[in-house]
Amino acid sequence: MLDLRLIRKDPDAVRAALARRGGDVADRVETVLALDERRRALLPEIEGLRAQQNDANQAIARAKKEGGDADAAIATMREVAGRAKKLTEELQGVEAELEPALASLPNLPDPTAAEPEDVVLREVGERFEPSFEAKDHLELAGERIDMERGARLSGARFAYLRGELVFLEFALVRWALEKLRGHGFEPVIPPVLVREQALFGTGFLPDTEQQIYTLPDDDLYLVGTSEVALASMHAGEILDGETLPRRYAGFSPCFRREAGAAGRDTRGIFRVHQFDKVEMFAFVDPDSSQAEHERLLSIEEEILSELGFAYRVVNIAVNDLGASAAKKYDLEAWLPGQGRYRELTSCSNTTDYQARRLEMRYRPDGGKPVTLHTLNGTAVAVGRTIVALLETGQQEDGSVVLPDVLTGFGAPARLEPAS
RNA sequence: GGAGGGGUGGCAGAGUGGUCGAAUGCACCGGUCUUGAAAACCGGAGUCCGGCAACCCCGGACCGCGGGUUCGAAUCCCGCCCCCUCCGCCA
Repeated sequence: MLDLRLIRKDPDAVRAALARRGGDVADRVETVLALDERRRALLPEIEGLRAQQNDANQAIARAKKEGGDADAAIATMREVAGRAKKLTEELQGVEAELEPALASLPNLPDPTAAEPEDVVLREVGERFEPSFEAKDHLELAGERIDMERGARLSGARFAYLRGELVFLEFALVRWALEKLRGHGFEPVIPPVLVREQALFGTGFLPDTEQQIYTLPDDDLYLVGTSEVALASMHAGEILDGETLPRRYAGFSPCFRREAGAAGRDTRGIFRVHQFDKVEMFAFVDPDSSQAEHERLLSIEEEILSELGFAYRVVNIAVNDLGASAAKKYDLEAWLPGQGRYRELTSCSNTTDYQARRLEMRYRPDGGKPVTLHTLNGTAVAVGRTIVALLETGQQEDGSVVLPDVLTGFGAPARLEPAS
């Protein structure tokens, strides 16, 4: 949600910023402004009538108490109340249009967000380009990633993860959580079934409804990322400024319908309907969010580096940003099996967009409440990380060498060739 | 799934149609007293919207949320959400 005050105060700047996202987004600012103007014309009028009502009400109460005649005051009250009601109904009509119009505006992009196309900021590490012909993750995993039976059970894009790969997943998750704890993140296992409000608040609704699984009988939704649940942890709260920044590391399954992705990444578990993820989430004061964004990025780089991946950092173009993001970095790891860089993690600065929708503020020392900023980033998207680990660690005989950092957390040091 | 109880300010807890944004206690902040502290006493303190140059001030709204009844709703009625107790079921 954008700040209505800002739109009112500097509509040109808001229009210009939104225009960077393309489409007709900037035009919708006009609608908001017009409705806001009508609302602001009605408000003082209604409030004046209310004040009259309050006066009359006291007069009635006094008259009744003293045994006097209240009929005249009641007649006035009745008349004023009638006018107030009419105007109030008009106001409600205006607000019923204003609120969705305002909510439909996406966040203002950060001035440094890339335009008009993605910008590769840097490439790090040496790509693994084997002398032999590289296999992809499915060839390397064999039945340990069981797509066929997954499909039989649940349909396309579902898989059984089997045997050693289960221990690999748990090692990845545990390793990531320990690392994040060291960086000040509190581990959290959140609910993955949420109410509409949480999806609206995080900006996924109304924006990406076609990607979201719904449970209509219960009015619940399956989250596509624990970002939704983590952001909502402090919905409606005023946090003590002393407690910022607050950082959480969520571990949860994620569910995505992948509508519109038909035919893309159909092989293996690179793109599936269900996967597990360790997600970082931060609540910070507005002056700190840019630095926090870089901090999340550096943690993600640390993770990819320690897992032995070559990767590149991409500043995502404004027209590819989700509704809530002001700026987003993707980290793309080199996949030898695909011969290209693919997105493994990302991090976004959502500034005050989600915080305003979820009514989350903090109180600076002794001051008035201030809307805070939120950020999110992937620590480990387990499925894709396993894909990258398999393809990067592959040997000529089809076995896979896994990074040392994980063996201490229960991962096998080496995977046998698929039979 | 069945039956019942309840949601009031940071917390506890009054208030069941009228001058209630709301008693009282605790916690908190400031002051008096004190060498200092405690105690005692005095005072202050919520959030949001609008007006205004303004954190002064003025008006309005907020007693879980949304409707309704009424001249008037924290108080009555309806729907929803949440919490608790008992029974059943259950990883």
